Amino acid sequence: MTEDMWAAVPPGSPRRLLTAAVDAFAGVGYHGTSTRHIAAAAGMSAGALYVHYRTKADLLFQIALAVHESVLAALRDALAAAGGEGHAPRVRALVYAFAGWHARHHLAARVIQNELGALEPEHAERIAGLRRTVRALLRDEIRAGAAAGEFDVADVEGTARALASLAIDVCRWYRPEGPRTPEEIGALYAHLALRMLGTGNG
Amino acid sequence: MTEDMWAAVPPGSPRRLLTAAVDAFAGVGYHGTSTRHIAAAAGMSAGALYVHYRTKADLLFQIALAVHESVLAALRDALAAAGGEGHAPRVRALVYAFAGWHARHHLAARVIQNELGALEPEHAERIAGLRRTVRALLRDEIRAGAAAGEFDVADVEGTARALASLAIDVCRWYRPEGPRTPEEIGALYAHLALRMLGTGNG
DNA sequence: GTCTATATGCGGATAGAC
DNA sequence: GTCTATCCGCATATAGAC
Repeated sequence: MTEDMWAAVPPGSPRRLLTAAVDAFAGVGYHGTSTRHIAAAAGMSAGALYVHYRTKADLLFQIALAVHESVLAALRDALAAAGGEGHAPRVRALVYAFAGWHARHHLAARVIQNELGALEPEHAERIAGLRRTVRALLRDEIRAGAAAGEFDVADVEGTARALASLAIDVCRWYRPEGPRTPEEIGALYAHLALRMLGTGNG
Repeated sequence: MTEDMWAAVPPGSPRRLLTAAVDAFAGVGYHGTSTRHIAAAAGMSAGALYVHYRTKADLLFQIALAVHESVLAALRDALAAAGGEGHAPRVRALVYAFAGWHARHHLAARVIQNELGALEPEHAERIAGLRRTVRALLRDEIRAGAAAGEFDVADVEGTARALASLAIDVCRWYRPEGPRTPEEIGALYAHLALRMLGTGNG
């Protein structure tokens, strides 16, 4: 199901540079990372980087694009698999996929959560659109379940924000060597989410 | 109740530099901020900064200290006010205070959440201790309520982590011009927290 | 496509006058 | 305590050889 997040990036130097940049940005931030470091981690000289990416900012943008498309695909796959089984199972699938994705791809997720402000204005606008789409997916499911009387939610916007926030923040504290797998985290968070929505059977 | 977070910082230049640094770090990150910019925002030349702070890293450390002591004080005040009314009201008070604090002080909170990695090792250890104390406060309350049968929690550690994560992340999306006050966010999050704990009366 | 070398500017931090 | 001037290193990005 989850095909490689970097499938659209040409293998070889472009991809090695991109993944090296993800590691570096996740560790010390965009401004804390030098192009020299990225190039060295990808096994080449500083100058060679600019054959594949116009600027350091372009590198960040390419990461942001790939990452947001990956998370959108994961959410849509989850909804498609859930089908029309009712609102609770659909939200459960959404939160399970969303939280699990942020654990599995915690480094890439951390980059785009922490370094959005470093995007250049035109790049930022493109990314902001993708993010609105993600938030709308969650909010619309909650609104539909509340309208159907399946959820007990007084503040749909605020609760949707809280659910997204909770799942996204997984990428900031998750450690691969920790006690829980991404699937276990997804299951726990889906459970908590349904309780937050007042289904009573979370 | 919430006395000024910077009460321990001498007024005048030291405090102006500190608050200017908070604004700058929150906006473009620690590595994205120059000492020249901080000094200018505080109304002085670049060199004058070093009369009050040894290094840029020291500035970040002083911010981290003040901020963590402020949040600890807020949590302890909340617990003291809640008294022994039962576990649910105590957790409610804790989450209300924690989430509200992260809205009210979202800029300072963002700095210490995003830039912890920029602390120097010895500074980081000191701050890590304060953070453990905060997490323990929350976790112990949840554990006590679960042990008393007042909460229905299968995974105490994971749920405590989720609660803290949810409240902390407020500082990343909160905007003063948004539709909710810090108090409203605190109330919503306390409500959601009790539902997550399975009290049934959240 | 990769290398070495370099242009150019900005960063943190210090020195010394007032 | 603040200023101006400066040291020195590192960063992004480019040029030109291979």
